[in-house]
Amino acid sequence: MSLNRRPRAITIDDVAEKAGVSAKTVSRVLNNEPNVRAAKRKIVMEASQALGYRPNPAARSLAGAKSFLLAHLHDNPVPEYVASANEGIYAACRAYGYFLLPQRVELDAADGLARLDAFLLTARPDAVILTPPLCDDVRVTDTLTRAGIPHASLSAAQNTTAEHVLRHDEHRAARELVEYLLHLGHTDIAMITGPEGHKAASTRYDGYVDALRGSGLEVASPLVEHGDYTMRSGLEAAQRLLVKTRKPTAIFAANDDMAVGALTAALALGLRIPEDISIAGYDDTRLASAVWPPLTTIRQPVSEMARRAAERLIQPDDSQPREEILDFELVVRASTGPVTREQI
Amino acid sequence: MSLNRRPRAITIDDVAEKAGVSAKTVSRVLNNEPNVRAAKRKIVMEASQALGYRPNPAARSLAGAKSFLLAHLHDNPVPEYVASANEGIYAACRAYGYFLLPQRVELDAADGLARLDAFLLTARPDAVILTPPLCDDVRVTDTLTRAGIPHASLSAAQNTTAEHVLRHDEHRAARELVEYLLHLGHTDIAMITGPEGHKAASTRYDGYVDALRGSGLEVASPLVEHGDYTMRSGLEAAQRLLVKTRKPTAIFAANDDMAVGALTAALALGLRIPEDISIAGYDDTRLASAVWPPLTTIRQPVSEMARRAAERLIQPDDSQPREEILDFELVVRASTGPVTREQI
DNA sequence: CTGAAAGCGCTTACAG
DNA sequence: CTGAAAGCGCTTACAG
Repeated sequence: MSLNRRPRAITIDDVAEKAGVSAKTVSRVLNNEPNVRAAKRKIVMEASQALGYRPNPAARSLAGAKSFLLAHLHDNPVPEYVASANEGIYAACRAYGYFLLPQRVELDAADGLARLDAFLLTARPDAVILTPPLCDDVRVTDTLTRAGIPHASLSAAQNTTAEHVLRHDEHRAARELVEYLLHLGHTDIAMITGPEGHKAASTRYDGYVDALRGSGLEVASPLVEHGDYTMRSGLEAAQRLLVKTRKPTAIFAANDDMAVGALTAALALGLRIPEDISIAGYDDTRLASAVWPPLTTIRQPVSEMARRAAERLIQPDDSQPREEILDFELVVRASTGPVTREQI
Repeated sequence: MSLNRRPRAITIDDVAEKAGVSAKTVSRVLNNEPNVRAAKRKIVMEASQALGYRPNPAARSLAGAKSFLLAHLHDNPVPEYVASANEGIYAACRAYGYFLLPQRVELDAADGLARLDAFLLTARPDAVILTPPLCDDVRVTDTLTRAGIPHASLSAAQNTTAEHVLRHDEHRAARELVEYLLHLGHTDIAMITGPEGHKAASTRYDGYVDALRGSGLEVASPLVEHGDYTMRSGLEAAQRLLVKTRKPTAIFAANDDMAVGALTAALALGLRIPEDISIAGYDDTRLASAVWPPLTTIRQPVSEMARRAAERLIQPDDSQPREEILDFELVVRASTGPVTREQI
């Protein structure tokens, strides 16, 4: 506990003195409060800039009972998803002078909930953004509600206590992807589902079912295998699918990682993709375009959803509806169609 | 700017009253300061626990001139690398009551340096951890040195001002990897190098050169192509290599992403891996084991290096040498050898 | 529209 | 070994 001290920084009193006003007036100007004459506002701004003044966050927080901290609680196994969300939250935080505290919450650990409590009590974030799978967990949302901490969710958890829900239409996205496969002429389309308890995973399955039914097809249970979002589970599920008497001609995996696992399983069996079997994923992670052939998948605007969630939490606007649904994109690549040079 | 207020929390005075001592004594106990009678220490600890007391970080920071914030400045295009480093830093921060503030610094942006300054002035971290490529950039280290902020580096930047350097031996790792390829019988081993100005990238190249020379081989310039760590650059570099009259039988890429690009290029040309060409990468990211065939690569202990760096910054120990070198691991997979079921 | 005073919850510097 | 006072740099609540 012996980190260096830094020299004394410019304070609000320095600015007040230079501007010839009280500290309170400086505070008003910097916090965009009303009731300051335009002329004074200008003088204060100039004095502040000339001095290179930066308010001390600790002092602001202590006096004002706000921490200016926005926490992002996450436990997604795909680092890229977490990074995308962080990027969006950063953008909003920077604009409003907040800081982002990303925090992994491992609920599977014995002391997972205790650690969450400890984090909330020590860091004292003003608000929290929850990404899947944490937004699906009642223990997390209950904890936040009890602590009186406003929170936003980036997925459509049922009956969530989140004041804000920023999501895309996963049901329609999954349906459109499977409809695309049907359109290509596939009739035996298998699905590798995501982990139980994940709302997003089950919604993607519902989209698959509805797409088949829309084409007058029924869901064949031998064509549905369960995974847990990991590559290995996708690989093993595909191995089970590919030895069945009724082999699928296409596989839709509930995320890209499992789709890559399926791809690997197919290649290892000497199958050609997409000639022998088509494979599609969900999320458009880096993996999706890294593998050969690259994956057809769904792109969701994670960063943008996160940015809007952060903005809503920082600056609540009661006129906005609680839920906002953003556009997704069906990204067609070589794993479900003819391979051309351009698709590399 | 209207986030909810939370009810008043337990303060140091509450604990002092319950324990029948002064606030100063409570402070001493909680900060592990000397000169407190064991009996009093015990009473204070019990009162603190009974009340569920958590010191207010804003008050601690304001009074003590420490922010209890550790910043991780990063700009690595591989989210997984950043996540691994964060994980290690988290572990140390939790143990010492610090908070981690990961911050992306994009120096290519016009206002990149200005944003870095703004971040340091507003967040006021007590110390900073730098990961590649930021630790190689003198503008960053100069900024930190001028601001008097202690910092640690996770790579062997030359003449760095970092008080702590936690790294692995990249030169030896690259050399061992190439020696392994030589051992398999390869003589025409190509390399796809990393971006200029990255110390780590040039060190990996040096290891490649020394391995060849150690076997009495010279570096053939047609076998060296430049990349920038992206998959696309690896793909394009491999395309150039694979149309040459003297084709390599093995390719060593300076990171996994470029190796995956090379893999894709080879597969698109109809080559078999490893029968027609062997490919190896560096870093052992998720990509390395996700692709087919999985990549031979080098694993470096990113999370462990980050954890130690954080511990050193939080609790400096002058008896430690400035530089600490951790072990790496050569991970052999199917991309450089016979494909067996187990290697999936 | 503006300001003087009090206070947020700690640690520092000092006294004993 | 222990404590009373002052102060960190802001915002709140109040007065005018």
